[in-house]
Amino acid sequence: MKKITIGEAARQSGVKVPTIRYYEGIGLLSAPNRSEGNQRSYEPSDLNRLAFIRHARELGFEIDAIRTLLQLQDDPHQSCASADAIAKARLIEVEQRIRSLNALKAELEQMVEGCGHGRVDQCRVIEVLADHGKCVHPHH
Amino acid sequence: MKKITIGEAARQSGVKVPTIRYYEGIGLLSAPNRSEGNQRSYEPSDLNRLAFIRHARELGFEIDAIRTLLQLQDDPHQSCASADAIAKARLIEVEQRIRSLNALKAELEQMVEGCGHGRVDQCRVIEVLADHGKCVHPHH
DNA sequence: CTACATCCTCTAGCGACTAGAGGTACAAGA
DNA sequence: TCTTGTACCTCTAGTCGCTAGAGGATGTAG
Repeated sequence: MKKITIGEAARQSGVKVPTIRYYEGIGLLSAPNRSEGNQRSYEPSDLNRLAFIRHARELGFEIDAIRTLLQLQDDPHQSCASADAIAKARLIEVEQRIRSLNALKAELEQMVEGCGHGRVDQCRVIEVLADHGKCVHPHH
Repeated sequence: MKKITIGEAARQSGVKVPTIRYYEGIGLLSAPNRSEGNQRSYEPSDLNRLAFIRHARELGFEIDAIRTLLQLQDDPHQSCASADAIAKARLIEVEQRIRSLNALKAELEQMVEGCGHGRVDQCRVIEVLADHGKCVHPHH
């Protein structure tokens, strides 16, 4: 039963020290035991939880969604319908975001290509920004 | 020379009233003349500026980048190299974001497909979140 | 003249952290 | 044992780009 300091937990989980404290503050992570000198001392299970959180954050889940997912994980007999719904909602978000970013990409490419690298009054970048009508797809 | 109220400006530009005031506060938009009763009164040129800002925001440019782009627009004899650089940087950001979101999409699809819609202990969503190693592309 | 929409300023809040001040604890070396 | 240096503690405030709300003044239509 070796003690895991917050720094060690940060190193192993890839979550920064202040962020771990922040997660504790908002109740995403339960408060760990403290050493005699009032320092946080984590258990291996806390590391799993942190890894879970980090992974979910990387996948773009919001803190509130992660809160729900963690509760589900804690109670394995529950139906996984909500986990499924959360993941599906996130998937739809991501798909929309990709579509929208692809439209932006097309727009930006047009701008950059059209730029004659001369003076501002011939610059397509500025021109397109000033006049939305000059966009390839005016609906972004 | 009809007076354009902030509400009218908001309607015509698609930028919300408090946001217009916010842009004035941070110096992105110059402070307009005021009516006798201290209400903002905009000129048509302000509407162009607002449209420019809105368009740039839609394309995901940061406020600071827009500040620079607006300065360039005001001085058409300048080289457009910086406008070009800003747009290129934004394009690279967007491309990276699209790549990363595509990876996330693959991950989320795997999760959602693999979910047997049963109980949490068989749920692929929770399982993958808990174990990064189960990801399709572990490098996101 | 009276509603009522719109405007004004100001402060505080959002999400998800991040930075910094000012102080305490702990591990390693002299 | 002492010292040095790192890591830890709490707390507040800042980031970005707005958004919400309080509390009051102004403008317009009937």
